[in-house]
Amino acid sequence: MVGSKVRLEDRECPLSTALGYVGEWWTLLILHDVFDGYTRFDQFQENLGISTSMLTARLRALVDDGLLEKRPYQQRPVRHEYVLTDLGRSLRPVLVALAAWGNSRLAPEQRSMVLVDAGTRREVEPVLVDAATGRRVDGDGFVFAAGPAASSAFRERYPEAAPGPAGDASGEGRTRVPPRS
Amino acid sequence: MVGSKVRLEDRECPLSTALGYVGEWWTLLILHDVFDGYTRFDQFQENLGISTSMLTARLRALVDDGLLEKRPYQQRPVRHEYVLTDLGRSLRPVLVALAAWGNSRLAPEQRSMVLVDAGTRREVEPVLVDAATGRRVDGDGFVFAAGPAASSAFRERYPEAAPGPAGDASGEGRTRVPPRS
DNA sequence: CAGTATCCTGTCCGATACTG
DNA sequence: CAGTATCGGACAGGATACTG
Repeated sequence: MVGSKVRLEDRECPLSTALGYVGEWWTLLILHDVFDGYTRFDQFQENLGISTSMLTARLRALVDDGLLEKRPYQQRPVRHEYVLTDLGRSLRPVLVALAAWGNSRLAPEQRSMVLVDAGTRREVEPVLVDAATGRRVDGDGFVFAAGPAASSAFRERYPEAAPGPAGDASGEGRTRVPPRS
Repeated sequence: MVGSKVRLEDRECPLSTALGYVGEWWTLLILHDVFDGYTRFDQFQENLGISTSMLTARLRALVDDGLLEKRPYQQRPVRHEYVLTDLGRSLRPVLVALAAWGNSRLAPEQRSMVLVDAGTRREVEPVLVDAATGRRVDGDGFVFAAGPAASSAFRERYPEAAPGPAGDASGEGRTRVPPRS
């Protein structure tokens, strides 16, 4: 993300917000390792081939952002392990969606990793659906719409969302501005 | 990744593969604009506040990668529009998942954009489920497993995926629980 | 083992200027 | 309007060396 933490603006594009957390190249890869049960510095390093300085920086960012928790698992010398917070865990769908797309780009024989049912060990095909109705949201039956904090420009373009509690009529300024450094 | 396109190795982590396409900061933001119906250079520029050189570079990469198609919509002077390819469209779940997570990080009043049912205009909560069974895949009932191309190191760590028959590639119409939109 | 510190390269990215 | 070309800054990221 261009500069670094620019998050928490008044109004923000959710995509920018998300990218502020996981926009860096290594971040999702590290997170994936953690989801797989790895917890330690050298494990990440070996699995990913990332340099020590970068790994240090990324882990720190992850911890600062509240996605990972760093805690000592032994004293003298003090050693830490990195574990997911609830917030970090909530990123799993993103990881899975991205991995699924990546796999779709690879020939089946090239797939090094697939998502399986832990019980049956059968490969699954993850799809996004509306939690309320179960309908797939990839078609054109679903669109993005202006939310409560949409700028007026945004609002012009998009129809309003549902029966708004409509705290609208607020100011403006652009949403969807990329983070400045 | 690091150096840019390093894609198409023999074995590849699907996440790396995906990030090779959409790992750059601006890429997903541009794609989102396209999903919203924008097609032209200046529209992207205005919406995103991206510099011309970067926009040019990103659009070119997107076109080279086959996510966007560039086609002239007028001659003299020749002007182009950028439209999604099928491949580009297939990224929608990733975008939606990421946006949903971003929104979850924002107070409801800060949300500038939400996903709604195009018909009812009611906001939806997208969740990832197994296409075959409809079960949510965010819990621990689903894990990543070694695929056909897993390295030996990877294979040591992960149990294999479903037993060979996996003829799943063949016809066998999977009953998609969720109806098409 | 788990980092920290330093140096260096590549490139992401914006700003500006120019073109058909 | 839709870019191309060039410049320069900031930082991602690797390599190496060092520490407790």
